[in-house]
Formats: sequence, structure tokens, C-alpha cells
Amino acid sequence: MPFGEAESIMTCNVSNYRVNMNKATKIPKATITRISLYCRQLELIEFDGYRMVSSEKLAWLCQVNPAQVRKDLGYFGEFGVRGVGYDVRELLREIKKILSVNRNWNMGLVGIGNLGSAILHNQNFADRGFYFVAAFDNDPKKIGNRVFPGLEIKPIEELASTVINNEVEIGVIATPASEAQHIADLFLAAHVNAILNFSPTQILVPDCCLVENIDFTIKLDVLTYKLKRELQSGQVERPT
Amino acid sequence: MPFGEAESIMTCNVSNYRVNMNKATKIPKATITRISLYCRQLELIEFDGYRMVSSEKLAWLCQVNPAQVRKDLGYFGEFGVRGVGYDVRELLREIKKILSVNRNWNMGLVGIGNLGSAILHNQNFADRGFYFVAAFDNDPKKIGNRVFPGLEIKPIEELASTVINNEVEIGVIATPASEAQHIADLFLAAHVNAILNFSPTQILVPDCCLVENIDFTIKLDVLTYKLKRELQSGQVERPT
DNA sequence: CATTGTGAACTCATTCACAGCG
DNA sequence: CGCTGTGAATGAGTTCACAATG
Repeated sequence: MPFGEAESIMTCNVSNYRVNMNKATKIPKATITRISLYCRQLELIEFDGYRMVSSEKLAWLCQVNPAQVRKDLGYFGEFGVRGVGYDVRELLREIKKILSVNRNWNMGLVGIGNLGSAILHNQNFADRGFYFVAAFDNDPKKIGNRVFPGLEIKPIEELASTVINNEVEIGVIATPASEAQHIADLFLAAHVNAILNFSPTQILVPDCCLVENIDFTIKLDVLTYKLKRELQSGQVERPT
Repeated sequence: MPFGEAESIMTCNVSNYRVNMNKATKIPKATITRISLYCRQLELIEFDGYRMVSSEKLAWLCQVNPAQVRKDLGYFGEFGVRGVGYDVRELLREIKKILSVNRNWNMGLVGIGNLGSAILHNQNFADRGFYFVAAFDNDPKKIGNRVFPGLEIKPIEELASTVINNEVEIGVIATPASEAQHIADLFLAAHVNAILNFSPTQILVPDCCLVENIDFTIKLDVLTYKLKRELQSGQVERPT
């Protein structure tokens, strides 16, 4: 198939798969979230020994519509075999390429409290090639401690230099809400423009900076909202 | 304004505010997430001494469109004053009522690893009335330990009885992915039908059960996906 | 008269339904 | 024949634009 056969559409063959390079198509952000979810479930069924998977099975595992699975993958290429399904290992490789998790990433963490420590030791990160190469806190009692061999807690003042020397690409914020904006500003000044924010507040950054928030309290609020609704619909009479 | 002036719309006056009780209108789930976000930002500006806030200011703080703020609140009532804005404290009270966080909630946690311990000690939960009244693990070395006074780690076998005795309403899962489904099943059997799942997998539950997932690895994948895109669009030539 | 509240317009996302194909 | 890939139909969510109003 020749390149440039239609305006704004380019396709090319990479690693035996036809891959869409269509820059015009807008990819929903929910699609990326789901593709990561597919990745998680594929890892599990690959471990269980599955070689092939249909969109229907993968959809069931992820609790989405089978057409959704096919459409999501369709944004990036044609990875399946009609009448058969998807090769688990091949699909996993393609998805990891899409998400850019077919390589390692260096991360720096600020805020070595209970949550920060848990994040540093989280095996799910290390298993997937996300490594912490820098750790910071403003508590003099913590500075100088080693969270594990080769990773010493440094003061916030050394953030810029340490982050640059260790080639940190992703900044992780696990401080109280009151500190989060300040830390984000420091990361930005050190040219770290991807931030994973665990603090329960919004940080304000320029467009060039990418932020993903993980706010536990919001998830709990959503849960209690739904729970209340369910309790209310369940009961016929409301007590005064 | 008389009650029942239109089919399927009911309004009534509660605590000085007109509150929509329209059961027909479908409320987007994103609206609930944002309302929780408004709650977070209102808490902060109330602390800073603000008495009034406009939809424009609140929207700016939460990085959403001002019309979005007004529409979200509009699903639940009329909380503002035209030409003036919203009373911070009053709006906060109304939002907490909407989210059902104007009361305390009992939670039970399974998996007392690094993450589980951090969750138990997370001040953001305690500050907002989310209390852990039960904690479980399958490691014999941990069972019997007290994470803090009055909260002893129990074996998984005692989940059902403990959860019922302590009136646990929300189950929190902080185990490895491989255990998550089993724990969810145990919570369900103990009539805990709201689950906050920190494990990096999907748990399968019947419709009556409410689940919110907090999957760190998905957030990181989304971040690396965007980061890769940005790096690619920034560079003109691709190195081999 | 500044700001809310909201129908209508628009944009974005999901699902359907079936053609395409191994 | 069965399952993928995808245009078309549907549905959901966001933003606009302005009437309503304290």
C-alpha cells in the first residue's frame, strides 16, 4: 500500500502490523485510559497462558462494549485477524508501544510521608519500568536517609540540580495540598513537564505541562454519592 | 412557587435553598467528580478567608468552563445569587449534602502493605470523616498488630464477622491484583456493596455493588502516552 | 448591572450493524 | 464461518448565548 493515498491519512508497515499514523483523527482521552486497562488485563491473561483473545472476551474482562475495544484499537492500527481474534503477546507489544511503556522512565518524588514511601516501594511501578531516581522532602529529620540502596532523600532546595543530573522525566507529588503548587513550579523550572499529582488539590500549570491527578478523596466522594442514592432508592419511606 | 407545576419535576425548599428533586434528569458521572473537585477548592478558599465566589473564579481554580460549574450545580438546585455569586460556606454545605459527606463513614481495609498502611494513616480521610474501623491481612506476622490504638489487624477469615460487627459501609482493597477479586467477593458476601479498589485490576461485581478504581499504573500510562506525543511533535527529525 | 440559571447548539464518545476478510 | 474493522446512527456531555433577577 503506497504512502499518502488519501489526504491526511498515512499508513505504514512497522513490525509486521499496519499502523495508522492518521494525525487528523482525534483520539478520545478515554480511549487511552481504556487501552491501558486492556494492557493490564492482557498481562494477566498472558500470565494465565492465553495465546489468543477476542474483542468480546477482552471487553468482558474490562467491563466495556466489544465494539469499543475494536474501535479503540482501530485508532492505532489493525492488530487482529478476522475470524480469529488477537494474539495476546503481539497485541500487548503493540499496546505498550502505543503507550510508550516499552521503555524505562525516570521519576522523582517529593513528599516522603506514609503515601510517598508507599509509592517509592510500589512494586507495580518497578515491574513496569518506572524507576525512582530522586526523592525529596523538607523535613530535616528525613534528609540524608536512604529509602533504599542508592536513593537518598534530598532537600527541596536541591530539586532542580538533582532532577537535571538524574534525568528525571516524570515528577510525582505526594505532599500535603498546601505544598503541591510550589513543588509543581519547581518541577516546571527544572524542565520536568509531566507530573503525577497525589495531593488533593488542582495544580495550575501552563499548557506545555502534562498533569495526571490521583485524588483519593474525590473517588471516595463519588462512592458515597452513589451509595446514598442507592440507599435512598432502596427505602420506600424516609424517616424524619 | 407551587409544587408539581410540571410533570416529573419536583422542587422544594430545604434549608433556605431551592433544591431540584427532578428524578428524570440524568446526572453525568463527570459532574459528580467535578462537584467533589469544587468541594476541595472551596475548602481551600474558605480557609483562605473568602466569603463569596463567582462561577468564573471557581471554574478557574478547577480548570473548567464557568458554564460547566453553573450547569453542574444546576442539577441539584439554585445555590447562587444573580449578580453576586455563591456564598462559599453555604455552597460548601450544600455540596457536602449532595455528596453525602456531611456525615461519617466506616471503612474496612484489606492488604496492610506499604500502600495499605499509608491509606490507613492518610490524614485526608480522617479529616473528612472517613474512618477505618477494620483492617485485614493474610500475613501471620502482621495479624494481631495494631496499626493505631483500637485498630488491630485481623485475618481474612474474620472479614465477614468483623465487617458486620463494626458496621463497615465501604470496603477498601489494597492487595496485589491476584487477591483483589477474592476480597471483593468476601466484601459482597458481608453485604459491603461499596468498594474502593487500589489494586491494578478490574474486579467483577454484580450491578448492586458500587466500585471506584484508583489504578496508579493507568495514570502513569496516560502520562507517558501524552509525553511521547509531545516529544514527537516537538522534534523535527527522529534519531535512529 | 454583574452574575446566575438554562434551553439550544454543538462537540465529543459510544454503540450498532454489517461489509470485509482470513 | 466467525470475528475484526469501520461508517453511520445514536447518545451523552459541554459550551454558547442570553433571558432572568437580586
